[in-house]
Amino acid sequence: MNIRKVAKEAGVSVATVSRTFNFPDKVSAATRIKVEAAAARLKYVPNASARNLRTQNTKTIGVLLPTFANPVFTECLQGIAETAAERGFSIMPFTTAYTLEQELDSVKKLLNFGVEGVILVVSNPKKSLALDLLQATNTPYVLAYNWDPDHPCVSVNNQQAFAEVVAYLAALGHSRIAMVSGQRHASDRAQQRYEGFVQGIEQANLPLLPLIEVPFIDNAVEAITHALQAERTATALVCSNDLMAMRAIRAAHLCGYQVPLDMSVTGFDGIRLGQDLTPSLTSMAQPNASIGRHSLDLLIQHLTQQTPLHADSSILLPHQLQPAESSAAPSHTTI
Amino acid sequence: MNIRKVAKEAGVSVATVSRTFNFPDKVSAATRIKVEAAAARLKYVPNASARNLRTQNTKTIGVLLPTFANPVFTECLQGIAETAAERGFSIMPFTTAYTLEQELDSVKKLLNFGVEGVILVVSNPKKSLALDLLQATNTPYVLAYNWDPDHPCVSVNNQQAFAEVVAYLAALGHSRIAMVSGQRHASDRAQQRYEGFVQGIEQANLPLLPLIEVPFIDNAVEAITHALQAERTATALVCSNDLMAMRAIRAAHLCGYQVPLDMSVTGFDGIRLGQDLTPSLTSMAQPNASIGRHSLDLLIQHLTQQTPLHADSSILLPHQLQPAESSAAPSHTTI
DNA sequence: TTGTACGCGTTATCAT
DNA sequence: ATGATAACGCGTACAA
Repeated sequence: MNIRKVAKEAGVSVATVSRTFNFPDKVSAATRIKVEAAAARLKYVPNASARNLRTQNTKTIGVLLPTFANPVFTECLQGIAETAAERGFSIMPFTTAYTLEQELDSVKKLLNFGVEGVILVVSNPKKSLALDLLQATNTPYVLAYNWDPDHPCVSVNNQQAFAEVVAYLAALGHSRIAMVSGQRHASDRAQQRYEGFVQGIEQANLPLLPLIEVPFIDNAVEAITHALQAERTATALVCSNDLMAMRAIRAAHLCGYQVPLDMSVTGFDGIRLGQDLTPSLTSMAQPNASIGRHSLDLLIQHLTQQTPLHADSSILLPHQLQPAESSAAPSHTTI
Repeated sequence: MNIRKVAKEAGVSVATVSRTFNFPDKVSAATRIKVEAAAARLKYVPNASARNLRTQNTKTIGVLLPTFANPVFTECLQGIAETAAERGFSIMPFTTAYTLEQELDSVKKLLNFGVEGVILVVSNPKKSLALDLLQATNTPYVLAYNWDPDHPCVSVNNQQAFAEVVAYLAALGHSRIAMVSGQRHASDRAQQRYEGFVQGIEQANLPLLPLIEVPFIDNAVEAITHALQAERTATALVCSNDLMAMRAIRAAHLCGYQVPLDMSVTGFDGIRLGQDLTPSLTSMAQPNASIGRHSLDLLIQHLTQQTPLHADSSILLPHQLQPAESSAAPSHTTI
């Protein structure tokens, strides 16, 4: 089924059919009805490949996410998907499992496909082959969650946000606060959050407890449990993200602590699910869907209005602490 | 940048360039090197639209999911994405927010794009305009999670699985078991699970408590709390999915029940996150990633080997009960 | 082993 | 308002 058959069926030229679909007001009402009827009869669907070839644009945006297993990224993806739908764009997502190799592979596929732009979350903007390729081929892109002076980014101020988490706990009366994090060098965000932790501790004039670093998320519970047995004086665990916080709560329970009575636990990301936990999760919320929306907006604005897309296009979105049941003032017995 | 320029740069014909990319072994080593060098110099990327137009296939599969907000579907999506990557396919996902309108819209976009097949989760296969369109246009598709005698499906036996959840609780000693569900008529799965509930109750010879139906997931906690205040004798809540179970646990706590001491709670879906909850979630696990993999396998097999794709291609995957901390024998005091 | 030439389905230009 | 026709970039007979 193609435009020619529809033209024949409707008794008009292909040009008219094309116009009926793309500029309905450039065709008389009578013929429009004729054409639409014919198209419906023949179940005609315009061929996007042909259109793309002709117009040289695909109305498609590539999306590169570390994983679908962390709600942070799917909430962001939802924001992207909704905005894309509103704007008439399609998205083509890939996951990278945090590996540089898959980052590069996926970008190659996206380029080959002819996406008009890419939204990506990389582990480290400083050494991303994917970003190099994007720049070499002059493909518009926006980094989400990352923050780097050399690239257009949409993110929150991770360092400041994390410092605020510490300040919040300090204000509650906690003095022995330990941070739980994935591999600190695995991503720029992990590093930024750790720096925020140190900053928060210093500003509150508290002792800097050793970082509880969890190499593999799968044995996070065990790892944290072990760490807690070594460090028996902490009254609060600030975690680098919400998924980690859930595991920290679990580890705390396994060590015989009640949350938040004996141990306060905080997360970072503000995933929707955190509010349905019992105890509900205190978290530093990022506007995940918004990060997705703004990333796509930036890209589309650049595509449609030729606005520049440089490092100074970057958007810093507000973070917001969501106090909830998993944190409270320390009980006196543990001091 | 196109194939002609590369041909000129390499001093060969376009056909040779095309061959070097598609059938490297059909070209002499010397010319291959020449061509590859030229392509690299010019940063040539083959144009997928042109290729698709010419070959009439896009190596792309459409995916239609209700939402990204439920890990069930993103776990499935992950399975699809991984399999697709292995098989050299790309995916183009849309979410439908459980509305028939968006189902249809998205399918139209996918067809227009020229996907070779579609994997979808619909609310009700019996009255899905999206399915009608797919059939009318002769587009291969597989339903995931749905189960219907008229379509190729990949799912579990929802009814039997749910009956087994009831049997498990009955064996633990529970006699007053209430079901918590979203709108029963919103999806075939909700209906099937409710039937499983009734079946399980009958087989265990227990009283059938009124269904706790939660119209809107957003006030699920309140709704369940109210219901629990009306029904004070239940000792177990079997929920239609894991997200609902998390909220049921919360509601139980708000009513002063300890889980599982005073109230056992079970979910359905087996989302990965359930294991990190405290208490960890007893759930009837579906092999979500597997459902994705098998759906895509079915589709690709049909595409590449012309195997038929009918209702009797359907695959029923095994479900598995995952007992965990949220369920236990009822305490005697509440009997 | 390599090259020539046609057509995939569409949009855009130019006539009418 | 409508029609004829030339591209868009590629793959693939077929010819050499």
